[in-house]
Amino acid sequence: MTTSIKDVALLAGVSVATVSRVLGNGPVSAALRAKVEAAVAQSGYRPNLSARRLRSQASRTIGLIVSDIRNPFFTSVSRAVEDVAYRAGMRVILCNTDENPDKEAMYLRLMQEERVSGVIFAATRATADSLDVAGLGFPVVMIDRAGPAARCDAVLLDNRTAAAQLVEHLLGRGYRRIGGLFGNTSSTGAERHAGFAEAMERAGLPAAARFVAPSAEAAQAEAAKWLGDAGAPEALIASNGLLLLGVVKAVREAGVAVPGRLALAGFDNDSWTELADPGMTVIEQPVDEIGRAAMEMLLERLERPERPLRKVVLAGRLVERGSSQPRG
Amino acid sequence: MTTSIKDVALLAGVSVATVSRVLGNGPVSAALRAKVEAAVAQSGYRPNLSARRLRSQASRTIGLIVSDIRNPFFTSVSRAVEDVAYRAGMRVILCNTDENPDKEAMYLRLMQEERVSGVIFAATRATADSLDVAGLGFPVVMIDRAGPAARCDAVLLDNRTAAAQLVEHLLGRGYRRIGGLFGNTSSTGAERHAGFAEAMERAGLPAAARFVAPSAEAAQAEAAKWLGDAGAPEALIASNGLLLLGVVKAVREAGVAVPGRLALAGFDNDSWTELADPGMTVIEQPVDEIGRAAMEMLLERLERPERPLRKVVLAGRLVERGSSQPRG
DNA sequence: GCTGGCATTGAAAACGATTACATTTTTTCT
DNA sequence: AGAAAAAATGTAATCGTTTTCAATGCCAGC
Repeated sequence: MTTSIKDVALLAGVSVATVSRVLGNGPVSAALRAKVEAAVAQSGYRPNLSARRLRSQASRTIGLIVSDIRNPFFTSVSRAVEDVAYRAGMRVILCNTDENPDKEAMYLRLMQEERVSGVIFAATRATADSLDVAGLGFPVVMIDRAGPAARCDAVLLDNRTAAAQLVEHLLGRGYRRIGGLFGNTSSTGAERHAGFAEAMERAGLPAAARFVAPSAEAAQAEAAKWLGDAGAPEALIASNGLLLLGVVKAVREAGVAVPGRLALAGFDNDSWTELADPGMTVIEQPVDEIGRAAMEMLLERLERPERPLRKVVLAGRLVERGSSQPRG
Repeated sequence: MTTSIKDVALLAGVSVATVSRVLGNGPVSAALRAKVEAAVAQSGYRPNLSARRLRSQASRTIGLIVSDIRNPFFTSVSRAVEDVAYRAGMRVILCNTDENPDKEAMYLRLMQEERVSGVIFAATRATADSLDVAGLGFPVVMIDRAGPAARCDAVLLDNRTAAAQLVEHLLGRGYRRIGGLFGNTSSTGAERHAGFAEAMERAGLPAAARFVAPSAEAAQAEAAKWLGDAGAPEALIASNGLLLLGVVKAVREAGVAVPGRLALAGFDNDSWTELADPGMTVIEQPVDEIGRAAMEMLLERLERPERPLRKVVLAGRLVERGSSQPRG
């Protein structure tokens, strides 16, 4: 039996209402306040958050639903989200969906049952397209991936432009037969593919694209196959950090020279990209900024539910490294 | 206003008790059960977890307190913990302490207020030594770092042996002037240092050790300084993945040849260690196993609070790569 | 010495669920 | 068919808070 507010009241010789007021900075005389504080200290009392939430109808909790916390992009984002959230006195429930729509549905249901104030969500395409945001009962801020067209706030990278930027970078370095490897579960993969395809078309070149499950393993397998094919590309773009990692592993395995026989470029300036020779050319995403902006956006939405929807689009930054050195 | 169990009862024409029983698989006739289920579906009712927890006095929630979720070791462990937890119908609250004892205290307080069933905790040395586990009100399983001597369950790596194994590996490869860089906040750093020092002493060699804050940045700065010193070591051991990352960055920066002028070895088989030339020799920790074992241990403890304390000590696996090639 | 106003305080009603207990209905047995 | 046992259902208490509302005490003003 843990001690409750009633025990504290008894110990201090006051009513529970007074104890509650002391805890919540209500109007209480100095004398009683001191007695209550002594009783709290002596009894080691800890308020019960479930009871508090039930009574006050405010969870002061938000949900953060991402596809894989092992992806450095999401860990960084979630750290930023948490920092802002905790500063605002909110807790964060972190959930992994493994890009699985069933798990997404399950976690959304959980969020409803927790009566969270809001959710920050990196959804799969399947869920993003069909999600009934209005029926959820809490505001949603989409990150990394677009939500149902204009139905909720979002913080996104300018994926098309960034992908096109990579293509143009490679073209400028003399590469022509450029392939792209994209995740097949997210709108992000689709958008990056679109930017890639557009840029290739502008250059009058055919765009060879392949889609895989967004994991290093899948990317490694696909890249290995691709490298063995006739007419394998001279340069490869991977649409996120995990895919790039898989590609690099496949390349190493096959003993392919980078950039000699195959140039590489991708997304996410993960720490290894600088270290794996000859260094990976990548689009760096402003991860802290994404997390911070998403959380701030959610807080603003909670404060003023009727404000118009907003979409924050952030630019990526091209980090040039050895993997895309001029074709020799 | 969200719909409550009372609304469902009204809609279905039964008492709230019956609705509750339908939800909890209590004894209810098929006819009423159908009516209730229809009402639940129609109203979109979602049970309120706060109310449920308050009444049933069971949170079905555990806390996972780690020092830094950006450390791949902890992300992998937390994934494993979550998998086991969710399979057992428990939720996980994940907390980052940044190795800061104040934050640790704050989160432990939060865990009490959430009335969690138990906590899995990677504590700093300061907290581990002074923690009053009994007064917390819930069982604690320590991971990665030892808790107050024999006061709680723990899942640990055999740090001394692993560190000694690295030393002996380097000795076998012909290196003599071996330095060690260790984290200064955790007992893990201390234990790995102990294993390092013992092994060096057995070999009759002086052990040069330095301690830094457990971040890549701190390690990089310290390593840069060290490499500039007179009598810099021929080989360096870093006591975790982040420190090793910092060391490698410093080495690159300084243009030091690995292993030619400096051999490297460390802990944690993070994905980049395979990719950064010439590949890093590391002790691989069984991360999934650590998380799984910790969560299972906690579940068992919850089931039988009086069972004797247990300490699971897991062995690391030496992964030999180019960074410790025989001295030429 | 009242009266009105103000600041404290306490009693009691929520919040939304579960569950012990009482009551009703159904089944089973003679 | 009737009684006893078993099963289903409802009533109301309860979990630990916050908050409304009423009551109390104190002081100033007359």
